Amino acid sequence: MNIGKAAKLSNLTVKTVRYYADIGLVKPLKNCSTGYRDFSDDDLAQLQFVAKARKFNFSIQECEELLSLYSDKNRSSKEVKALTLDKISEIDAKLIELKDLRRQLSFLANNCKGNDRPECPILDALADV
Amino acid sequence: MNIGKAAKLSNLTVKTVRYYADIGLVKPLKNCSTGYRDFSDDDLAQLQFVAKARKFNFSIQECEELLSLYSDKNRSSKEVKALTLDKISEIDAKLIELKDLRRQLSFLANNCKGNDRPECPILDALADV
DNA sequence: ATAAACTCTCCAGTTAGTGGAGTGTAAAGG
DNA sequence: CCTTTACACTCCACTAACTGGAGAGTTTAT
Repeated sequence: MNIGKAAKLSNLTVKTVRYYADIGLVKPLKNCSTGYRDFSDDDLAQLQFVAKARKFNFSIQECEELLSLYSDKNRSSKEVKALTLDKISEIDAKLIELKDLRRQLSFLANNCKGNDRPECPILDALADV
Repeated sequence: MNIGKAAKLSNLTVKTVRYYADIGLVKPLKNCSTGYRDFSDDDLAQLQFVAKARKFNFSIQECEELLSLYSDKNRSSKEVKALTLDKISEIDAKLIELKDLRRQLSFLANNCKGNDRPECPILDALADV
């Protein structure tokens, strides 16, 4: 199938699919005469896999690893689980950071009157070394 | 003062300070003969302000806005508060997204035995359109 | 035959820096 | 005074993961 159809069926943009092909994440055949990429059903499955993995916050590189595990019939599920647990840890770290940030910003915002006067504890806090 | 001292006192790297000068976030004087940047105390204060605002997740562009509010003695605190509340909303959205992601990944990881066998519900989920 | 829709490649831009090459300047030690 | 070391400079390339657009060729529908 052409790139447009592959993109539609994987919920990716044509640009993104082309990008994935450029970096070798999928390897569609190319029609020599027209230069059009030709995506097989397997290529499509890979695109769909990657689209889903990206939604789960896996990086492109991690998507490659997952893809190769996916196609490796001798894989052990613990490898996949390890990647997933790492990702969860990453998310946990980010959550902690963001929660702390939110707490601090809320504190500042709560102390700021938010009126037409110039006095502002938020700016004061930013200026305070 | 030279860039090295300014960097140290603002907890930024020399590279970063140079970058901030390049994009006009600070405007140190330049020694014509040597080409060395010369940071005043005010320049340093700006760097410290930006360093702190960046830690609070404000983008460079938002830092510029905050800086201009900071130096505007006719500002109204509600402008600053609005920026801060926007930032908090942004963080909230991100928190929701990450929490949901974490929930889904945990669910998958919990269902994966993580042994030497190839069967893996995580990969199954990624492959499932 | 022509117009619309689709595809291609190539280049540039996005964020907020970071790394390195090659070169010039300043301060300290001998 | 000379040399080493530390610091400074510019310029270019690179990061992640695309996105936008130009200019050109192809396919499909009217």
